[in-house]
Amino acid sequence: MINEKRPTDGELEVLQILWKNGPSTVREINELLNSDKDKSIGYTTTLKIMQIMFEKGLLLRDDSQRTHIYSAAVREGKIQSALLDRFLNAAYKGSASKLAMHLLGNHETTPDELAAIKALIDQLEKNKPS
Amino acid sequence: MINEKRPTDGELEVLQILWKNGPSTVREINELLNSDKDKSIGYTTTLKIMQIMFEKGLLLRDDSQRTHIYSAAVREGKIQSALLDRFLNAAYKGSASKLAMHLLGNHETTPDELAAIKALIDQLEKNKPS
DNA sequence: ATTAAAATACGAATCAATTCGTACTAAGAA
DNA sequence: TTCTTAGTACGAATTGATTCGTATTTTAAT
Repeated sequence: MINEKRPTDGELEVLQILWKNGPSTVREINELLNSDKDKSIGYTTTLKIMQIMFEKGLLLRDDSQRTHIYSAAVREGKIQSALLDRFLNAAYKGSASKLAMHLLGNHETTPDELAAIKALIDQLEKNKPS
Repeated sequence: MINEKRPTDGELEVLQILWKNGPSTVREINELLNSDKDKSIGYTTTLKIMQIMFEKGLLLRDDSQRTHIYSAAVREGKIQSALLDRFLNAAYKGSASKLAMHLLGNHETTPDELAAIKALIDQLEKNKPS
């Protein structure tokens, strides 16, 4: 049974909010989605998306009250890794180092973050000597 | 003039082949697409996709002969960076270091690649002292 | 008890990407 | 020349995601 749980971009936005804020109602999610930028998403649109996500197993739902409470059914890091894996293959044909080069080259990264990455590399080099 | 040139996954597959092999005919692309795995894509499907890509400005076309020759109109690194930027925001909310951690942690990377990345980090640290 | 507000469920419209059938055209083989 | 093959163009079906209108239900306020 292969875990086929790849959220679409729209679904990912819902997940991001749930990961950040914890269990929420449809209305809360909808308001946060609309507070961002100039977007305007109808309430029933958000509702439908979350219902579908529930059916797909991406969300959990507490429907013991009239107002249902949704929460993420998938771990943030797990989804991110799955999406990254896919992206790496689609856009970089699997070349992690090339992706890393673009990533570090094109984006602002704090000294702390750079140090942490370097530490991880040291770790990897230690654990896997050629 | 915002460069709105984001290929879909299917379009990206065509671009990957063109970036690797250089200018090609629709039939060549179609055969390579089908040689991969178990996929089976009709010739006219590939043709249509490439025609649309041409209209979008993703491909160039030499139609001086009966059999048209297509080539990539966009640079590989440029598209990759654009896609990466989008992916970083959608999946990691802009946290490049978190992405880097997953990338290095989850994927095989050769010692050479690790060394290259570390060198780049040293470079960045040098150019931008806190 | 009535009404108004807020929620869910559901079906359908829309939109973009993908897929492919069919018509048409050009080139080369017989 | 005629026929077959390989190509392009084009329109339409399909699919999946998104969007939203409307019906129904529940709750609480008057």
